[in-house]
Amino acid sequence: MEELDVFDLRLLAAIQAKGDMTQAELSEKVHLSPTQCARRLQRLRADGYVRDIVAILDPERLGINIIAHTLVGLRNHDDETGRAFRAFIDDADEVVECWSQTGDADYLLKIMVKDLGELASLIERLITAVGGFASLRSFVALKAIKRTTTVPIRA
Amino acid sequence: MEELDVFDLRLLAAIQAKGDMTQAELSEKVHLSPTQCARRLQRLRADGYVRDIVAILDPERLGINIIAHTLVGLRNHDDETGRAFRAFIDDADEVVECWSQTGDADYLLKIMVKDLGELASLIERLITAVGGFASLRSFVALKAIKRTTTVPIRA
DNA sequence: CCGTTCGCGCATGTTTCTTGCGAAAGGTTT
DNA sequence: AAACCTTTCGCAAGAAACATGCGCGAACGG
Repeated sequence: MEELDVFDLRLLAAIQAKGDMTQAELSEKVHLSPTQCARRLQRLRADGYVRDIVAILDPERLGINIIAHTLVGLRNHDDETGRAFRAFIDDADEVVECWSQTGDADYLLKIMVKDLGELASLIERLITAVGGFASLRSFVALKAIKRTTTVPIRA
Repeated sequence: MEELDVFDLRLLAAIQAKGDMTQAELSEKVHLSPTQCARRLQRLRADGYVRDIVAILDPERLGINIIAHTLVGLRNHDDETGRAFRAFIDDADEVVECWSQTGDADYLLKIMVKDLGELASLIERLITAVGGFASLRSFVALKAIKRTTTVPIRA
């Protein structure tokens, strides 16, 4: 649990870019013996530097054509509303990230869906879930929904 | 390059959650022989379903205490300004995501830094980079910078 | 100056992965 | 319906990658 030296940082950078390299490959990248790469990586994991190793899937290939970032402001900030909102977020697979934020909005959502129809449907369900009526839209439960469709420039 | 069946979807879901399982472990999860798991995974990769496998590091552990989402609006939309902006983004390690978006802002940046000082420094550099003067702030080169510090609720 | 400790690389036993092969299942043609 | 072709499957053996014990050398402290 000490300080990280150059090799550790190189290792972390390497696996952050490509997490399925063999010890031999890592060895070349960080200029350390394969054995030592494995041992250090093992230690870095044990010390909690590596949260986990995951596969990044291709959204397009899976029919995900829209990635939207949506700002959500709740009208009421009571416990019930908050809980309903969190519950909805946890349940909705389309919401891949949820950030609580300071500023004019309360939350920033990252949403991945197939098409605009799915996106609209999700928003309707969100409004209903936090206690509003979809027909009255944001005026009841949500102070504001600022929806923007985004396109990745840099991952 | 055909349709994905249940096993394929299960495999993708599995490696998306944990990308370093052995064939035997995968085998249990998807109810398919280890060999077949490997073969199908190989095919899914060849067909481009898996973009890559990466390690997710612990931001806190590495001294990253602030994750900010920042909306950036450029004053001028000419080629030069756009190029300068892109170049800056590519160069800045603190900017981990950059989304082009439709709406009132042009870009949404996801920024990871150690502290508020680093964040301020980054913004200053950004303003300078796109042709403005830091002292005049956003009035010269940037139409608007809406900065918000965010806290993760759901990853 | 010597002893301890720590990190290093080598070598070996073990696990895991890859690939060739025959069997079974599903679809198509006659 | 039978014969055929194609695809997918699991097994097994060879190949590759991984984990671990060991001795060596450097750094540090007494």
